[in-house]
Amino acid sequence: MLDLIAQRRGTLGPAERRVADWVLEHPRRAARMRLAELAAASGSSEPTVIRFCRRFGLRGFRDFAPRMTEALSRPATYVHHHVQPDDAPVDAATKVVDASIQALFAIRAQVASMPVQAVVDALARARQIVFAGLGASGHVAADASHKFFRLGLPCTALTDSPSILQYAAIAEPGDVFLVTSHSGRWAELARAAATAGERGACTVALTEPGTPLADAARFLLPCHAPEDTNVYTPMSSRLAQLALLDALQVALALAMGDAAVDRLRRSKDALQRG
Amino acid sequence: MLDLIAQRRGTLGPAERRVADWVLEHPRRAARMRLAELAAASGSSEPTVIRFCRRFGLRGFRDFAPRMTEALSRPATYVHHHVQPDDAPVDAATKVVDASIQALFAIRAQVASMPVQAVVDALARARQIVFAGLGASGHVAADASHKFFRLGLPCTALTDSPSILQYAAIAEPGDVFLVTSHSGRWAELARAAATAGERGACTVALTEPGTPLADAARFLLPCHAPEDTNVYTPMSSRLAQLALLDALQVALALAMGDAAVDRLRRSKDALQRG
DNA sequence: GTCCAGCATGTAGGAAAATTACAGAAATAT
DNA sequence: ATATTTCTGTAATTTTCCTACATGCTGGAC
Repeated sequence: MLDLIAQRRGTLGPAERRVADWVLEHPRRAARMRLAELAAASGSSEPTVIRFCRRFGLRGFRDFAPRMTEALSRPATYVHHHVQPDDAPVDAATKVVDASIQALFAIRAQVASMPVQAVVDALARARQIVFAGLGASGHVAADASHKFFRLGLPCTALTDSPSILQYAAIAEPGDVFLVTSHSGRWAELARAAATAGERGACTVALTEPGTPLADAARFLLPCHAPEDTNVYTPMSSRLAQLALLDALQVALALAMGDAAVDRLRRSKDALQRG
Repeated sequence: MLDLIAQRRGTLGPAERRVADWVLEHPRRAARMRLAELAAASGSSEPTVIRFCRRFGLRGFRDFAPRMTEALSRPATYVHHHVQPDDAPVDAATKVVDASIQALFAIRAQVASMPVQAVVDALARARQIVFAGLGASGHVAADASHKFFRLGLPCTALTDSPSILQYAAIAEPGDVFLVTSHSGRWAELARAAATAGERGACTVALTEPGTPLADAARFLLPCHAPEDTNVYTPMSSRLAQLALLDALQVALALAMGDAAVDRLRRSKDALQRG
């Protein structure tokens, strides 16, 4: 959380930046403060603080305090080790796994402030669920489709731009359109989400907060994972997305009750025979 | 905090005791609830809940949620929490992520004793790399192929039995055949690995130790992840497999030297333009 | 140089949640 | 049996947060 604030500090306007600076300098105090207090202390106004919170994927200032206390009480033991060119294969491998663990910790800390309940409700009522993603995120989408399908829900995975845009154009109310992206910067994904949303579908973005895609979707599951810049593929963030979708599926299964659990058990038993 | 509540539970009156019991039974949900919600859920009233909080040295209900989240995010609570039917969606989601973190910890501990060096050597010299997997592991294979492909190596992913068996029959020395499976019990996968091995290919299994597939392959990357038996899909183990393949790719990139790193950078830059 | 569009910021009013005041019920002691 | 103390719930009060709208600023077009 604090990392994220520090990182995105530069993209903020002057007033919001004052808030960011104050929070970064007095994180523990900020966690215990009221909205009006923080606004006064940082020399800005209440709506500015709220907008500041929203920019980081929070629903409002109500989620700020819990989120901060969680971030502050998180064990800081797992410091990120960058992979060095002269690392032995085993050491490099260990560091990569460490980075993944780190990413999951980050996700864990954020889960509490995500609109999980709202998304689960939408999924439970969905006429169909459409997962979309390009490149590596396409694999995430395919995996998710394969996973939610076992709950007995109509699922599809779309992994190329034409299909995604075509679907968005024919989306209907009752559909849930879940778009996955590491960077959130592909224009066509944001456009597809916007279109589907206008047509009445429930759009969910699984991506970095503050990006076009994140803004275009109705619900945002923020997925910010600190990547090792020496590694040129978004690995840990993809892992975080998968873990989050796993979590979503389990939450959905619980919400759907016995019928869903029964379907899962049956689909598992079907494999056991093989 | 929770210990304190449990300890002082006996000294409370009936109504406040109902609150204490409810909080002890659903600590994570309690941390996220409103005053009115907690009062209703515990079968008491709002002032009773406030008095309950004051009894533990808190100024009021406003301090309750932060205290709880702090208590719950302590390292001790990371250890094993099974998902329960009456968990709130957010709590279930957190538990699933916890399970994934645990799986990665388990993998991390095992990495040191894996034949990473040997596998990396084989991959670096490979004429082509073939990833194979069925069902959920098929997605892992596809993802791996997509990832190693960026190193400039000839890669394929096979995700159905006929293709896998056909490939095994025409495998050649210089090929690396990497088979992924959660259970390791699909007979055709073990057979394919054996066949490919006989034909001189280097076979690598990414699966549970002690299974037919593990025995049939030349190298074994053990991937045993403790699954929550209440969850009927192998989620954390699949995550562990992905993390391990990520690690392998990075290790391989390092072993291949500047050329590989350059290819990764180029493939990343190609996306940036989009 | 002037005007307009778009964005960032702040003001004020309204909604929601937590807290307090008070009164009734239960339990115990006299 | 009654009085007193303790406990509990209803209703009003206050605090806190959020939203709608107005204002001022920056940057680009004509």
